[in-house]
Amino acid sequence: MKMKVKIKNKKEVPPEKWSKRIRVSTRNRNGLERLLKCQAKRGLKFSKKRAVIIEHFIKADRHYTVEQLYNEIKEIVPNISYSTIYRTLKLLVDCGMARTHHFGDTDARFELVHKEQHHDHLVCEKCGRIIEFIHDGIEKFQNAVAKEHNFLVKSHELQIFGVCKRCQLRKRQR
Amino acid sequence: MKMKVKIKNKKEVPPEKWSKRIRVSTRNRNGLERLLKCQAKRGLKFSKKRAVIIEHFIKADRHYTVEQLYNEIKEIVPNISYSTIYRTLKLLVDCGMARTHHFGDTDARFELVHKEQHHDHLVCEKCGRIIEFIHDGIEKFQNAVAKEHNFLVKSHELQIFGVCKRCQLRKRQR
DNA sequence: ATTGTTGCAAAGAGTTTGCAATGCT
DNA sequence: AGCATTGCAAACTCTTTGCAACAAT
Repeated sequence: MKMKVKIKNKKEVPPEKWSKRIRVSTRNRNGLERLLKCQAKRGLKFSKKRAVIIEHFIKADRHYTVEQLYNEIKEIVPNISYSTIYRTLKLLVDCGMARTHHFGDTDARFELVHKEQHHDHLVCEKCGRIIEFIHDGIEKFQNAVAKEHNFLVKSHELQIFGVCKRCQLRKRQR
Repeated sequence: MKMKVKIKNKKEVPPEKWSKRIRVSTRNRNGLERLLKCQAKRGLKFSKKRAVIIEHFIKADRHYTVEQLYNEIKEIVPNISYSTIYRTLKLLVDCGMARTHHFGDTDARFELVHKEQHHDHLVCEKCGRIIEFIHDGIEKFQNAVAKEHNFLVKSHELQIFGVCKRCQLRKRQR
């Protein structure tokens, strides 16, 4: 009994009106300014809170859950709401500046898009730490498998769950 | 503001009392009977509805969402509830007879565990079809990456999202 | 002045659980 | 009889949204 039909907010600027240059690269750290400029092209206005969130998100460059980001932003801007965090992250995803991951059945995690290359994740089940890695061989095999099945690849996601080096050592010490 | 502390039901039989043989292989199709026997060792009683669900789940051998399974079982046992589906699937997972996947941010999907070998998935974003595949090369590379990072692997999950052969053809025909 | 943004509270979606009635053993 | 199972409704968690007040242009 689930209806996933979402009644869109009528205020939303239609995608075809969005700037093509909105997909900013943040390899150079002025991604924030660029994004803020891009906002105008979507009919957005400047917002101090949004700027703080985005700046923090870019600087930290971690795999944030909404809760984590909320807690950190709260230290900077006391009365921030979850809604604003959610809305800002959604904006970043829409703009191609952030990407969502669902590791296992946990909350969504948001990561900054700042590398051309696709990368995968080692997820520590003890401490929650996330380690990125890139492996061309795996990528190639994935594409080979897809080809075998005549499958048109849009994206892929690989997670390795387990215990990170640090947590293994910590365990032994006890 | 999330508290993931779960107040356990006191009725639950403690894990150390569970049968060691509960992890049944369903490669041979009598997995159902075996499971039903195993239930007794966990202090469970026979239940017609549960049996129907499990039997159906085993026979169909698909990647079920709870909703899908609910709808199909409803045809067999009219007044079944979501709770029962959820509880039965949880039981199967606890017994090692089923496994959960979260493809993207969609509902959980439950699949029967009936192969020794780990397999990965091609997920069609058009029709929702799921194609399993096994690739030793990828497995080996994954283990190599983990070793490099001194990471102790517990499990891993790889999904390739895209459009399946059938949906590609269908699109062209229109 | 117009239109976007925010916080709040409420609503959704998926899942779990307490409870009284019912079913197994 | 004693305890597990079920359906139902309510609770829970994560996320989205309607709305009135506020801020940017």
